[in-house]
Amino acid sequence: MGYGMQKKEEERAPGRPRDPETEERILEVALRLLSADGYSRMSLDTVAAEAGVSKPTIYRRWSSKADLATAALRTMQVAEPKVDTGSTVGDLVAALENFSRSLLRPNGMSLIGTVLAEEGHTPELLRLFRERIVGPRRAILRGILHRAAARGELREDADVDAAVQMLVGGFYARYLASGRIPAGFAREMVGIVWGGVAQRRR
Amino acid sequence: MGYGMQKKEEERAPGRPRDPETEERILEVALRLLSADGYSRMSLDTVAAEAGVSKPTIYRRWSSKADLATAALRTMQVAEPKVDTGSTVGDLVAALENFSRSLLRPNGMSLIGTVLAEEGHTPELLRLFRERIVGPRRAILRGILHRAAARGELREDADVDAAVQMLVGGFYARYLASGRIPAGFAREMVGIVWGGVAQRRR
DNA sequence: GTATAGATACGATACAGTATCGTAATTATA
DNA sequence: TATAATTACGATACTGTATCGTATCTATAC
Repeated sequence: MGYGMQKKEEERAPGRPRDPETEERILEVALRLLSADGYSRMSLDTVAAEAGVSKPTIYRRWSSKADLATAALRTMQVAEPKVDTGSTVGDLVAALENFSRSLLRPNGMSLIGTVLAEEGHTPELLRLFRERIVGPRRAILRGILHRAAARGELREDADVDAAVQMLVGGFYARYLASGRIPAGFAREMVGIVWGGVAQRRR
Repeated sequence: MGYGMQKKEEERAPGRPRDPETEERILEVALRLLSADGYSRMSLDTVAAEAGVSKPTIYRRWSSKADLATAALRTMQVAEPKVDTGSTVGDLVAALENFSRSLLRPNGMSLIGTVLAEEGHTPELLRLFRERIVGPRRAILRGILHRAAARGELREDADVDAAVQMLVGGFYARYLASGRIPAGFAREMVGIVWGGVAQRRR
């Protein structure tokens, strides 16, 4: 990829410089279409048209459709803010409600569906999704629970990973079951999980 | 669909009768390819070739690709056996381990991914998946917990739905996070949830 | 004989990726 | 300063392939 020829400031290559906004725009459109239409239905013709560029412009930067989709996913990052409510339960609920809002955005679940469906054909997509989205979200919840553990709030045998996966996974399952996530669902889940992992008062 | 013209035994339609095994074979292949390749990549050419039929044979039975995919999904049912281990925790663990085995089969998660990814284009697929697979699995777990409630084992304020969704969803999240579901994961999850919903001994 | 099943071939369309042209934007050179 | 060289760009056309759905023919079951 031509962009790999990294140039020092004082050694500008001759010729017309690339417009960085073009690349950003292409990636943004690609990510949106990937989320909305899935990998197979995302077409380079449509990406180009919506980004206001020509296909050769895209191919000058990315060698293939998979390359572009991969790059688009790589731009994703978890946008959910850190929480600090003063209590572990409060933090868990707040973090999960942030997460819930992301899931309920248009195409929130369909991108997950897409990366799972493409696992056999374009595994890089799932790998990147894990790295950019799944991992950071898990880390937020794990952080909350580890701080609770450090404060002595958790049972010694509490399985933090299982707790985290259930809190996150509860949303997936709820959505799969009905397409909706009712208000208060996060609080209900946290209530149960907290009852299962918290150190009991003696 | 021509098959809807239900005939009485003594009123055979003229012409060559259809081979019922042909239909079964087509549906079986379609379901397999839908699971393995996703909706877009499942092609009628390949379905026909692997079922050993011609495409018009398929189109005589189903009006479109979506119709066939929908019909294939409709053939699915939950194959997991009922469990009765003598204890609620044991039942939950056993049921979840059955479920885990289904998920870990080849393409276990990719079909979920496919129906989610296709939600915007072929929503019938997700609807049927909910009806045929998600609902029955949920019912198994809910049944176990309702029986426990009837025996007075659950707290009065226990949210059975949240518990069920977390138990099922924990697998999805675990898979999404790493592509594996470790042995004993079901038992860990049940331990936490049970700790959160069980009536405490006094 | 009749109507349907099944097989092969086909038309239409979409799409990933490539080629070409004229113009734009920059640096290098005379 | 003007020109040459180079790369980027949009527009357009093209190639080869894949796929859905249909047309046309022969074969089959009753």
